[in-house]
Amino acid sequence: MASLALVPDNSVCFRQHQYLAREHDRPDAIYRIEEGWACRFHLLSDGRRQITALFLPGDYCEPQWGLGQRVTQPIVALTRVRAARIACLPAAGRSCDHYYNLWMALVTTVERQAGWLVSLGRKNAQERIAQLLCEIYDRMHESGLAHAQQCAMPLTQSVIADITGLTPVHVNRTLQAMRMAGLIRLQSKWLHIRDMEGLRRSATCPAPALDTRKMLLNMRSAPMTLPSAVRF
Amino acid sequence: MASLALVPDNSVCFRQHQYLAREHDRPDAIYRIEEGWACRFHLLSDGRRQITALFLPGDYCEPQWGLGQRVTQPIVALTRVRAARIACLPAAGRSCDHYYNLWMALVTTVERQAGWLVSLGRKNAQERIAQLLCEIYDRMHESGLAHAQQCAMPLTQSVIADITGLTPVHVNRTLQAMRMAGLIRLQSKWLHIRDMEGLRRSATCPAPALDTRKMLLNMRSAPMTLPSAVRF
DNA sequence: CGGTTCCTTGACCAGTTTCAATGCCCGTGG
DNA sequence: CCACGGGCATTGAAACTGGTCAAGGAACCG
Repeated sequence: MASLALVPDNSVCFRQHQYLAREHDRPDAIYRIEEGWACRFHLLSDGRRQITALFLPGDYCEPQWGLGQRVTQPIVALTRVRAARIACLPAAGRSCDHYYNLWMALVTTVERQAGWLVSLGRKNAQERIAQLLCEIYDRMHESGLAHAQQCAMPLTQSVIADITGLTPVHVNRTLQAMRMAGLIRLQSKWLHIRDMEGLRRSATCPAPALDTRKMLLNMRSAPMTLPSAVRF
Repeated sequence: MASLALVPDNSVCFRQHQYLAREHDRPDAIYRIEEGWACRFHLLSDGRRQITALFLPGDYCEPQWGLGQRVTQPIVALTRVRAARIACLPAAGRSCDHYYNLWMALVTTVERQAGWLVSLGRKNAQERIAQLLCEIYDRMHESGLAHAQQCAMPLTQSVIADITGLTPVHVNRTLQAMRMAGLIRLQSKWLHIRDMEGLRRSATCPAPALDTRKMLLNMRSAPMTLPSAVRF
């Protein structure tokens, strides 16, 4: 993803809980995360929080700033973070690769978000968490930060809850169930996927309905419209 | 949004339920919707469907194709659709404005999706639907297609359900409650917002907790981390 | 060590889903 | 012109997933 590396202008560090950007800021640089994890989030007035993006080592945060956008959702460090600053020049002075990289990063963001939308809208607790763990593992793997089905996983159960739209308590119970099922081992900020097959399977579909009748009748609007859609 | 109009190469029509693009396609053009509504969606193997984007008149569908991306989620017409085709040229032959427009459209997509993530992850049925109706009204208004708190609303309750991650049945009940509360009038594909203030209020926050104690104690991870985050 | 923060567990509650059935609206065809 | 059929809206009852509240214990850090 970060194959054609942008030129880092210099590098900065953030403590856990420190903001990389606040709402309405107009950043003069984007970051490439070198180490540590960060997230973008939204806070409702009564304290409910939803995390809308996760930034792992190698990720650009945030490509849209590159062409002068304002920050619409704050970014905060989930761990200690080291990041390369990549200045946003007015227009000239940047290679085509530079803009192409920004474009691709933005496209990746859109697709990742679309996946999260499916998760939040249509998946149950176990599917959401399985999906998240798979995504994290895959992204860490891409960056060479995962080996032998294992990688760092510094997210707290509260943070997992704010990503998956669940409650910390329910995340806890669901993780226990997944451990019991032999899918994962997750302790002291370290993730070990014991059954990759099973985890990926539970990430996209729930426990296959024991009752086949139920599954067949479960076809709501979408499947029913498909036939007519094929006609023309 | 579509201020600097791209040059349409020609124009096409789609029937309701017809696909504008299918997964894995590599489109040679993007569309600007001229008339009608469409959506991007994902289908789980058991028939659950989640809509991940809504395309209204004036919208680009989909900017990411502009630089040669493959289609990752299918696009289908929710009504009859007329759209302008805008060819994706290999690289040259396009103005700066062209690419700038694509960029801005993509940024808009990211922000809209982030809003939906908050909705799906942290809002209840009434808030989600209120939010959706507000967004639709605002977007229609921007395009000059809404007047006097009213606009077209061709979505069926099933489609609303697939956007908001709810059940058609529950969408129905929630809409009734909103009608009873005097917030909206919604019938025969036409939306009339009777209480814009109230609708916007219920879009971001639920009925303000009668019990203040509960609200104050309800501050989970995010609010609690704020203080420490401010330190450095 | 001492104080947080985080994880864990139990009991109870509630919003939402599921299942099922009825009626409405509208385009089509006899 | 009216009967038929299909999609859509509506309603009720029962079931369930996940949320809320509360409290104890483990882990971490200065």
